[in-house]
Amino acid sequence: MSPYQAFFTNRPTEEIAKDLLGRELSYQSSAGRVAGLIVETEAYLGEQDSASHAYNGRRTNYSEALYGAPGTIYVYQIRAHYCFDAVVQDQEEPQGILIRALEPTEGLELMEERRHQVGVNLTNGPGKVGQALGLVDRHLDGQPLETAPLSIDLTKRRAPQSIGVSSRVGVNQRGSHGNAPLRFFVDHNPYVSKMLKRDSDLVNHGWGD
DNA sequence: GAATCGATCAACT
DNA sequence: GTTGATCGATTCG
Repeated sequence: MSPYQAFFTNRPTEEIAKDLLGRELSYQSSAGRVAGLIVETEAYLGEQDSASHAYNGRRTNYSEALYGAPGTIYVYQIRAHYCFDAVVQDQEEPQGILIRALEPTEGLELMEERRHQVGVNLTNGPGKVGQALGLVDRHLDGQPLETAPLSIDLTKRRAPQSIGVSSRVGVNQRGSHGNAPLRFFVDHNPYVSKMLKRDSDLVNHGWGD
């Protein structure tokens, strides 16, 4: 296994989810390159997790990528939007980390064009991120982040001043893990979904440097 | 037909 | 600025 893949296994999924905050995610499409710092993630713990697509060992052709090697991309559609997970843990262990929000660093114009929005509304939610990146189908599903046009730069990281934790957004509260604290975000960063204006740090965006 | 890891717009403070 | 109802694509049972 490459060092790149090793990042996505050998430690708890929650820890990987926190380590992804501040990493730059980029997507090279035919229309151009867009990129942003990851500011919000959610951990999905697989077969025991009532909010996971693999709950109770559920395994279908649709979610097969979740069972793939660490660092695989899992693209899924919800209502009219595309979202994606970074698949973590070893092959056959269907855990994933949902990338929920980015702080744009490159390709602002392209994102604005795709979203018909400006500012934080470009990328402060998983479906919005998908649209800003230009995901319009599932063709990246099952590809490795290491070599796909959609990738995460693990060679550097901008450190959050502090990491916020909460329950996950939009999951069924009745499940056993409905309320589990598995959502992680850069505290006070304005691009985090549901971040209130009054809680936003408009100077440093919650970064430590 | 039920369920789903969401976004938008209208209505209100 | 914030809250709450409505729209809606696809897959699975």
